[in-house]
Amino acid sequence: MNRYVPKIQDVAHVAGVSTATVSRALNKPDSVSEETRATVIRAVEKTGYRFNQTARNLRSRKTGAIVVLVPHLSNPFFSQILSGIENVTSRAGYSVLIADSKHPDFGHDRILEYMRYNRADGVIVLDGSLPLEVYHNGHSFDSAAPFVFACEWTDDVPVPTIRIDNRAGARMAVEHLNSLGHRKIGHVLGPPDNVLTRERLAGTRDTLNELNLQPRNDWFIDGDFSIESGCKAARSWIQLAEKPTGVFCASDQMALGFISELSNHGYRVPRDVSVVGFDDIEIAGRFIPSLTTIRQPRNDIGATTANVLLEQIKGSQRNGDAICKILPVEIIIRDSTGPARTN
Amino acid sequence: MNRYVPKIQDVAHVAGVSTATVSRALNKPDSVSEETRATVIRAVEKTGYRFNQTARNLRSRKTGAIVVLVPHLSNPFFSQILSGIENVTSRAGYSVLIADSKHPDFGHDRILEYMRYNRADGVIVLDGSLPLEVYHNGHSFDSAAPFVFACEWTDDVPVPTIRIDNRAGARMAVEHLNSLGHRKIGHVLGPPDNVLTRERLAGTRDTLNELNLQPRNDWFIDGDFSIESGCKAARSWIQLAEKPTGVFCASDQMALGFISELSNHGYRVPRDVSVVGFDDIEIAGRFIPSLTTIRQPRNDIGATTANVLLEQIKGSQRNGDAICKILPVEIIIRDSTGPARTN
DNA sequence: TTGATCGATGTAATCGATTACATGAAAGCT
DNA sequence: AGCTTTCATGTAATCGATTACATCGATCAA
Repeated sequence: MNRYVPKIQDVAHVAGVSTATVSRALNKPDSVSEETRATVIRAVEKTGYRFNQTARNLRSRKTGAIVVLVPHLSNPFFSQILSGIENVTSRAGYSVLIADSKHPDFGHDRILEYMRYNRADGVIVLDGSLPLEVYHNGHSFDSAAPFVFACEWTDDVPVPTIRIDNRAGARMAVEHLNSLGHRKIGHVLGPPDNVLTRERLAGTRDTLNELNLQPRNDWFIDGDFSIESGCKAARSWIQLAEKPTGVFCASDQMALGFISELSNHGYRVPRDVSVVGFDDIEIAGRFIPSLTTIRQPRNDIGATTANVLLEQIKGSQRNGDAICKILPVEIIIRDSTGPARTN
Repeated sequence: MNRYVPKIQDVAHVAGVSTATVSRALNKPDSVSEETRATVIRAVEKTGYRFNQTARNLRSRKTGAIVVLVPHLSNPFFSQILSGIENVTSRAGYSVLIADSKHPDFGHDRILEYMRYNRADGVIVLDGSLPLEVYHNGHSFDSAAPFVFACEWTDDVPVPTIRIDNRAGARMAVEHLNSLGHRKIGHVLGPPDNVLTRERLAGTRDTLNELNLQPRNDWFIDGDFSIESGCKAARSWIQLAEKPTGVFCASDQMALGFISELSNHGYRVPRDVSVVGFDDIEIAGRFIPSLTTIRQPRNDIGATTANVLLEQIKGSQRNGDAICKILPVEIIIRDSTGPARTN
């Protein structure tokens, strides 16, 4: 039943050499004679040997894996980032462990487990709202495996961060609405404790100010990035006595929910209100109407993040120079925005 | 810089006991005296010790991880299944490794690597179209770590499979259209080499036959589950001299693409054609029009799969009784389907 | 009282690789 | 020729835990 799994000893025996030679033939081919190498390779094929990662990891003090801490695994937003990460790391021989940082069972001690040298050689954190204790906990930063932030981050945690320019994205959205003649501009926010929410809000506020458009408090509507919260925002919008004619939603999901719910109540986009999203998720271009939005290079974010982490792992020293790579966003203009009605 | 990581020896030293006792105190608390246990725990806290997974894995011949082989990681369809898997496995102390089986770099030898005892204690395969060699390769099935199929599967590979009843789903879709008075029913297929495509097609065909509706060849339109292929299918539909008035798309993504592209050409759903999807992805309920579709319990699929795999790992013997769990689907009727126009 | 049993703990083998160090043969140098 | 260097390979320590087996004192039964 449980077939015998050949080990390096068996290969050594078949090849008539020592285990050290087998190991060398496989890992540093140049260090053995061509003849021996051939013999070993033949022996490997004959026995069907494949090395035991665990043993190798133990000896070389590496795990060959990185972990990605994702908030809400079921959120499709992350799958493309994950894909970008996986591309790069698998090429480098690392495998990817994923964990849902927002999962109820996912205690902070479990996070810590990941952060130490135990389970992975490095960590990518996509969740900016982990409590600070995770990073301290009596131990200094550098005792942990190297880690980096992507998309989200936590202020005061000085590690490399790969993200987009959220303020610039918000600016583009608002300026676009303004350029279409909209003077009454609203904003649907993300979850309250989120850095992205803060940044996109700040970008929106700043731009409104620069354009001399009065930000009205009741035009800032709470949300949490989800479709459902976009629907709720639409109901709030409907209630407003004086309605903004352009609305910038901090995520595409909210924008789609917003439009959908408006449609259920007989409003039309962009006739009655122009809507801009953020992210450019795949369906955005195919929604009816197609969604004007701020595109995030998600695949690129994943790939860049993975590269930075691999760098950190390789030269696992200078963590001090906390790099911050800011990737460009662009506005994709589609059919959900149109000229303000002059009346 | 690289802080010293305490090992079990250090704990033993501080506690004044042997390493064996420390290990026992931590793993089988009942086997040591209460007093010793307390001492050890104190020593652990003092030293900040956490065990080294790799060492533990090596000795106990386990990896504490399972791998999930996903076709096209960036496809959001899988993220919810992944989430269901992660929930269950993390609770059981396993971590989840993901790999993209459709990734160009992902050679079949790499898959094999995962399938053996090297990297994981078990494997979940979400891709039914891996070549048979992956499962044989000169070695018999049982030499590999236990694995299970979920969603997709490969005939002739006798391992536990967790899936939905695709034929029943197709039947529901067709019967629903029929009950609305549609007699000309089309079908947009998934990728040609896919089991799901075959099953859903078979279900569609069978039901059409039972209802005495002639299946017309040009009403079966090729696709590949993607949004884009749905758009393409719409263009094909438009070309048809005699058009089906009801179309069942084998995935929601295709259904949305289909509707979107029709809309671009001035057709309206369900006025000009009723459309049914498959999957019930999150946005389906919020599309305009909202999408009638066959709901897959994706979270449940993930959770069930994980449980079955854990069972297999625990009693890693009888693989012969290849279980096949079929989870129920249901039709969610929304606004993309309506009565056939009588003219 | 004596031998058996049991519970708590220590000693050392073990998991399966990598790698520092040792060895011996061949090649190079004066 | 005699000495050093180099190259290929073998020997054995090592990574850090778990665990089979040994030990020893205490308890128990006859």
